[in-house]
Amino acid sequence: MKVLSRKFYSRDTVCVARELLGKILVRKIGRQKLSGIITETEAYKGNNDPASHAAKKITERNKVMFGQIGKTYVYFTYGNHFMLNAVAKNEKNNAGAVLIRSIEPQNGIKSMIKNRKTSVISNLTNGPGKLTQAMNITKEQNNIDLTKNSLVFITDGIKPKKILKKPRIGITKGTEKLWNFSFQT
DNA sequence: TCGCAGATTGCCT
DNA sequence: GGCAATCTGCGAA
Repeated sequence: MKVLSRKFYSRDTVCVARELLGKILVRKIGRQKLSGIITETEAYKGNNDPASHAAKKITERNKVMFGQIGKTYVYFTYGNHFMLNAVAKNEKNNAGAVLIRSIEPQNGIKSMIKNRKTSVISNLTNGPGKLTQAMNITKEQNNIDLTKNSLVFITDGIKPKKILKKPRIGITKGTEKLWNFSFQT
């Protein structure tokens, strides 16, 4: 399986969000590998996107979104949840990232069940806070390179058939943009 | 089945 | 001091 190159992420954020559907998210923990097919994503830009963390100025938390393309952006919210993003943008944007909202578990399901403390497969990784918990992704995995075979990376996967466009979830601004992408496996 | 509120931390104003 | 790119459980119907 081929690891996606930096070139893949060096395009328009919305375009990358759509193309990440069907790709495989891999998390290495020691000798173990956890993986899943990406089934839902959301695009967050910098300029002109009020819903994005990077809408205003650069800060200690969001600086990764302004940084190198193809890195992870992991942040903490609501007091108990981590969110996993991939930094993606073209030369026109100063910042941008794709939120991974949902995956379908492939390898290491036993470990995911252990991490999530539930045995319902369909409830393991069907939400941004859930999948980080299932894959044991925390702040420690912030700003690491997704284009190398390291702790977290994304490889080529399957081709989604029908892609659904929806408004983004959980935000109060910028809801008119249909930048949520998903598909059924 | 649906809707709502509590959890709980860190960031920004 | 207020609120956030969420999840879960509980109570009502």
